[in-house]
Amino acid sequence: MIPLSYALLGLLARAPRSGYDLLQLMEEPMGFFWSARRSQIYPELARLEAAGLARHTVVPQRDRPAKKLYEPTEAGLAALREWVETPQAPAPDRDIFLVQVYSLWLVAPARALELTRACERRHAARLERYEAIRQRQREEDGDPSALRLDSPRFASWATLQRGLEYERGYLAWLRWLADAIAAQMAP
Amino acid sequence: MIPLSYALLGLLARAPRSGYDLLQLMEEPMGFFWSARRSQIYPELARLEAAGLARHTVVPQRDRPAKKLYEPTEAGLAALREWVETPQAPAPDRDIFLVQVYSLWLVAPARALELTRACERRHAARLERYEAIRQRQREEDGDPSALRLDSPRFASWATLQRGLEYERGYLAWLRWLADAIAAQMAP
DNA sequence: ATACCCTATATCAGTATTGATATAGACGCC
DNA sequence: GGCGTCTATATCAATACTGATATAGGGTAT
Repeated sequence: MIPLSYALLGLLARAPRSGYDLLQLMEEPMGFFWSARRSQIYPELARLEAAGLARHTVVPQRDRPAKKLYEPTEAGLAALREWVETPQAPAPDRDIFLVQVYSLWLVAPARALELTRACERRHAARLERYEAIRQRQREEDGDPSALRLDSPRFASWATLQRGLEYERGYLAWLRWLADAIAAQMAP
Repeated sequence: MIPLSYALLGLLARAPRSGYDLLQLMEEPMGFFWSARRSQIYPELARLEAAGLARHTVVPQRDRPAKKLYEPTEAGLAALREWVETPQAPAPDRDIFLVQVYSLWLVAPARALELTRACERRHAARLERYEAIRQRQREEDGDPSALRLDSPRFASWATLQRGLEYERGYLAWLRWLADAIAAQMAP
């Protein structure tokens, strides 16, 4: 089992889902810290089923094609629980913008500034998205600090919180970088 | 060319290196935002060379085996410069601890707290490492804000700065999470 | 009707990446 | 001489992952 297996089981543990559902959830909110494509998700569901960790039932629908609703088996829930409480080796950090920044000394300051601003826009957009989710979550759950530890809502809130702080920190750094570049261009 | 190609070129653009050197640099500092194993680095160097972006010379050494010193060609430097000033699609975010947190509601609070503390120790260790590097960098370069934009030292400083803030932010969130868990255990 | 979009599942070829293993020179230790 | 360790390069099989493509049911618009 790979991390993706447990990401999917983690979604299924909250509610039964189809592959197509999971695909959407891989965009948001799971995609904020783990992601996969169609071509990985469908085979992975088959793998989970073959391993006895998930099962599915075909659900016909009136206005759309039938879907396969997946849910974790008892064994699947147990495997998830066990994996979650075992410290995992972190996935390697990969930040392509930092690879660029590492060689930023090679390009003209004006270009470097543009690049930084472009990155800033991307992260600002992401932060807005997170804040919209937080808004929605607040409306649904009320005071988040009242959430019970054994509720999925608490877990969702905790990961969202990290997403928010990540983007805020990234933005602050990007602004610092932009300032540092701009400061050397003007005088 | 893949991101790794430009990560390696970015290192070679600063100083000629052997595959073995690059391997160490992939631990620190490049590994903080991009990484690769031996088995990917050596073939990748061959690929860069085949593409005319790098070349090597064999350098015999007195007290150790001979090494192949690589350096970027003119074409390699140009390719790097061009890639750096082109906005890149971000690599998917992957944080295995957040995958765990997403299903943290399934495990006993005491276990959840342990897990969080373990993660905290890892990130605290990382932060210390970064701060040691900053210390060293300060001793070598003096006031970092005086660094010229077109100097590799500036680029190194900028990426290190991001690493420091990332770890500080992560630690703050971990402490917040630990407190939230602990608060529900005591009363 | 037929063209287009959304839901839904699936497969394939190719590439990126990992983990294990092999080889070898040079050093120091016992 | 034999052993372990560090430097140094290389390859292999297996797996993870991407991007493209296929199929098909049902809706709506033209």
